[in-house]
Amino acid sequence: MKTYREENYLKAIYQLTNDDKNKIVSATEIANWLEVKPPTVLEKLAILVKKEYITYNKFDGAKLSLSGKEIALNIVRRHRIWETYLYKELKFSWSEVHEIAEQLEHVNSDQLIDKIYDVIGKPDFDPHGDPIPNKQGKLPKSDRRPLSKSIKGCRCVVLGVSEHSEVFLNYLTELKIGLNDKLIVEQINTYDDSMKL
Amino acid sequence: MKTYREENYLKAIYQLTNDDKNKIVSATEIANWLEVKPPTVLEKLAILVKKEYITYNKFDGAKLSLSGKEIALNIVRRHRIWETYLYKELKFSWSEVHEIAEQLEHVNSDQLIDKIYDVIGKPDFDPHGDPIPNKQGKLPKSDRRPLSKSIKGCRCVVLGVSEHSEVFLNYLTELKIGLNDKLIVEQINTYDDSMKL
DNA sequence: AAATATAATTAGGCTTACCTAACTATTAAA
DNA sequence: TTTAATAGTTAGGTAAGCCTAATTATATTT
Repeated sequence: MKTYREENYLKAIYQLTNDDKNKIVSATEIANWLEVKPPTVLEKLAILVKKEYITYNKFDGAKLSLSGKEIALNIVRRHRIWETYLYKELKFSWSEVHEIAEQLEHVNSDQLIDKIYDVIGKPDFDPHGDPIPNKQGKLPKSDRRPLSKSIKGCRCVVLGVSEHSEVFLNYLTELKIGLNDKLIVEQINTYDDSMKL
Repeated sequence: MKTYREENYLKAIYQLTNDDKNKIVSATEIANWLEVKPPTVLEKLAILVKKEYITYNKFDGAKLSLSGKEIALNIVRRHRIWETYLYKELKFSWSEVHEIAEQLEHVNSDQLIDKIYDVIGKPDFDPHGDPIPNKQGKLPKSDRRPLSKSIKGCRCVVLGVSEHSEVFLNYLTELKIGLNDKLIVEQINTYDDSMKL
């Protein structure tokens, strides 16, 4: 029985881990992320531990087990497939898709996901540039590096964004920065690390 | 706060009423329909009464108020729009759409419903031939009559089915009876009222 | 190291949505 | 019309998910 909540807790742990094996995901951090209080999280973590979806202790935080990661990646997969579908097929804007996908990802029908994945042409990345895990929970490879690590004169291509808030995405649209756009780092301001692109 | 459950109870009452003003929808009937026990239903009915979505007493059963009916029809609207979308755009079969639509109908995004309603061409009827209520909760007119009321020699067109189970729909497919097909009632067996079409 | 701040945990409470068992009212049958 | 069957209701219980308040651990300052 993977419930809607359980899926969300596992997804939260996955997202907060952020691919860093050593990242400690604390109960408080999860609580802030899901906008609930720490005791609520602790309670749920105990259940997830019992079901062997995670391990948890106060020093190492919460870590996904193999089966837990599988569930989390499946939700991430659904989320990103829906985002892509909404963006490409239903013409939603880059900044609108997240919230709707947040609901659609919990609709339980592999057939439906297969179908829409097919329609969008089985891509490896979603409209934010994030990788779409395959059914087995494997992520496609990519060589994304954060723009903040680039040096002056660097020519690069926008592969994705790591901040998904509407404000930020609208800001990018205003700046006319979109996916797959080419950028040149013209100048880096040493004062606040802002860049001229 | 219309929760997912509340929506389902209101929809159940709507469906069991079946357009018949005098139909008495008892708690037990709702319980069977939703596969829960009568006390569970009673409890919820009390809440729905307090919220003025329904009236209820043991003799008249549950009846939707105007606002209750509005909510119920909105869910029905979503359900039928999704069914049509799944059938026409995603090429699901007539018998598969119901179960998936049952989940999708609770996704809360008017924008999304508007979009897919647009894509399917704003039809008045779903693939089962059932009418799609408009945003204001008005049902489009149609002159459907049950086939069982037809007489010998009657030439008719399949506008819809009143039984939605997969077994029945698959049976129809096997008989090569589909929506908008023309039928002629050739013979009516007086023994069991079965027909040769 | 003591004092303070922050994080983790425990205890106990609330609401929703379900249940069973027991009781009462209504309806149908003998 | 009394009896039996069925429907409606009440009482009381459980589990999930949330909460606040209080307590205990750990970290950070001074």
